[in-house]
Amino acid sequence: MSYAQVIATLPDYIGKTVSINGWIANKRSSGKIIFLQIRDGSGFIQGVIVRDEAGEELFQNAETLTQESSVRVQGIVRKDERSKTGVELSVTALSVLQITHDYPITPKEHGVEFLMDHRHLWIRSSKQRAILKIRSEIIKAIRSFLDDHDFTQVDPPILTPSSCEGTTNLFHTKYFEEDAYLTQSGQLYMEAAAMALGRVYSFGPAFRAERSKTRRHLIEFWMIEPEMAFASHEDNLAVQEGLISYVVSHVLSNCSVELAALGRDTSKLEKVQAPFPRITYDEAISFLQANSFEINWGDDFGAPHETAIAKQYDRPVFVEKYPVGIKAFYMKPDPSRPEVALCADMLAPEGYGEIVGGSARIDDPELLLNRFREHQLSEEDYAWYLDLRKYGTVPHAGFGLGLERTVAWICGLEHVREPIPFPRLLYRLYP
RNA sequence: UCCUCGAUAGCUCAGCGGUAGAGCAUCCGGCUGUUAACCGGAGGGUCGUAGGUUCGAAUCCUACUCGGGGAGCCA
Repeated sequence: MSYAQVIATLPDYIGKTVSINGWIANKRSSGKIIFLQIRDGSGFIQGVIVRDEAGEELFQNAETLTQESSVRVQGIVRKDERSKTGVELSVTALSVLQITHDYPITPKEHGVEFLMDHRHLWIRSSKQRAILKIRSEIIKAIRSFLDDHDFTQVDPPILTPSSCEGTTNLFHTKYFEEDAYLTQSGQLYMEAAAMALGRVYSFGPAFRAERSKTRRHLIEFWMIEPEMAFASHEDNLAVQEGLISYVVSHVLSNCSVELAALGRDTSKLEKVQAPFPRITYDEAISFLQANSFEINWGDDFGAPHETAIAKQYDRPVFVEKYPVGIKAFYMKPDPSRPEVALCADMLAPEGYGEIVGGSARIDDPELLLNRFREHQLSEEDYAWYLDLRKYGTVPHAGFGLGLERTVAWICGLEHVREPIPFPRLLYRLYP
């Protein structure tokens, strides 16, 4: 021994003396024995101090420890069947960095408002740690899947001159003398990038200045937006189901400790394998009408509609070919049926709603120009976008994957405020 | 923006017209295997704010503030 170990690796050190750095998550003691729950970010271990074995000085020292006190601990790793990780630490030396007083988050229940006010401390708790760990693994899986499928990462701008889709409210700011807005989507820029690099993806934040107050909405969230030149609607769906099933299997094989900490039913995740079922918008409308929803062809789906559809399946489902009237201006109409678009939303199971939205993009210059005029978009502001159809236009398609909704679904969380470290919510900018 | 629910000890809540309560946390004491440890004791409150009704309001009424859930928007 001599250098500090990480708690997660301690099962490899049975019988050895190790030293660890960490915080006291909890302490239980009787007159002759003290149990310390020690965490270091990599995991948890129980430190045991028996008065007769450890000596009076160490015992008294350990007795002063409080929740979230910071410590360096030396001890012998022992196998113990009563431990969840199979090992315990018989503490032989203790060095206190700080005794913490009045840590606000106690090992009891707390309300949402209190926890959100203390988000900077809440992320230390085992469930929040597990969520952030899984978020990181999901990001890693997304990158490795896309990188292995010939995609190149391209970063679109965050400060933009105007709206990309024109439907949602944007955060306004000044760019010296000009007006500027925080991006709500990098998609149009990714279309330009796809014409330069073939297959591209962006990974960055998106901002929506909507007064949304639901468990599925964040003001600031992270999105992955792949875009592919020479790709069809079918190609687009194949990449999406390949990506999502890869991500889920990566989490299942790399995050078993975290999924267990969250109490996630992994049998539901194991069913998430491509191909995913596909239904058309028309079929979805018929299904909803047959189940006594009051909805007509041409209406968009609300959250209850999406949930009813998704509940029919044990894996994500694609709903494709929506009426062009309820979708974005750039979506390509189905040549055999121009009233519907070559688009699809992927609805996650268990009522988590839309996690992916994508489409084939209009590649015909005349048609795109017509759409600009119908939607009263500025041809001047978007001259660069129209240029993409002037200089070597090709069929292309892409999609946007909402990171927090995906993490919420895989972790089985109630709310998207938990899969992001410091959520920006309506009326909440602190901490 | 609209609908709906809520605000009482540091935290989670009970009390719903008649002297402000419990559990946890904190402090003191006890306990050799605890797992949200347990047992005994102590301190801790202008009942969100402002008005009103009443002999009397945490409790009933009105407005406001702050927060939860949902709708719309979407990832």
